Amino acid sequence: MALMHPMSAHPNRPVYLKLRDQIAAAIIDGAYPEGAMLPSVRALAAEQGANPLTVAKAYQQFQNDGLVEVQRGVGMYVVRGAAERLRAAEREAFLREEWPEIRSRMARLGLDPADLVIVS
Amino acid sequence: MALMHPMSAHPNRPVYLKLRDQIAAAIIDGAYPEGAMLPSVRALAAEQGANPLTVAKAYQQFQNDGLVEVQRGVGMYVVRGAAERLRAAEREAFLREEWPEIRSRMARLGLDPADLVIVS
DNA sequence: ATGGCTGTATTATGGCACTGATGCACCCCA
DNA sequence: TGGGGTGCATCAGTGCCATAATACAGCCAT
Repeated sequence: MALMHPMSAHPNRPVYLKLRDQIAAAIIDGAYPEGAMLPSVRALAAEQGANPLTVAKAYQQFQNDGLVEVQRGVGMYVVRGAAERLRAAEREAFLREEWPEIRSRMARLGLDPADLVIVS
Repeated sequence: MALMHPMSAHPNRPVYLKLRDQIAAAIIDGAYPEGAMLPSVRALAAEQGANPLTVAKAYQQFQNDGLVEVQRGVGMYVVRGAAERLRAAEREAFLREEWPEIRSRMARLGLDPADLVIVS
């Protein structure tokens, strides 16, 4: 018998959100260092096999939040302090909106976060 | 500055998935005991302010997985052993598909699961 | 100044998931 | 044998997502 229906995972996550997550992770991890230029919309689109506008949509929110500075005709640059600000914001959002559910769900499933720290 | 863009949470989670989660939780917790009849599609729809078909879609997978027995014209009943089987399946799926991502994301955000057990 | 790179705006289109309204098939009980 | 309760199938509507084809605006090195 199958029973393969993850309780909360959303199977078809939009591409532009996946890209945004990936970019955010790269900024936090320093793969895109502060002051560095992000891959161009067209370049990242080609690399990821996506549409340039989809990539642009992923970049959009970073500009809105002032984490990325746009120099029209040149490129987009990671602002100073972007990594730390981004990490702080993501952490706060995670603790407020996601962790409570995860915590209660694990409790229901008989799992203890402390026991799983070592695993993988 | 706003910066409110949860990294992986899906904002608009479909109603039928929310309902399924809720029903699964109720079965695991014993709110719908084994052998008991589930609320009818129309009843639950009215109670939750949803469409009967949406509720039916939420019930669907439980039938496919053999956790619920349908007596046409009568109602749907929770199968014996459904709670434990459901919990085991959910736990396995969680550990395999969700926990790794959550774990690595928390690491990136500088969070330690062990420290958050007490919180909330 | 010209070619080539940046990001951006516009418009259109196809696909797909979600939701909704209606009607039908089935079963039980009075 | 009705009436009211089940689940379920069909059709249609809606909105988001992703793609595409262009065109435009700005910058820079040659």
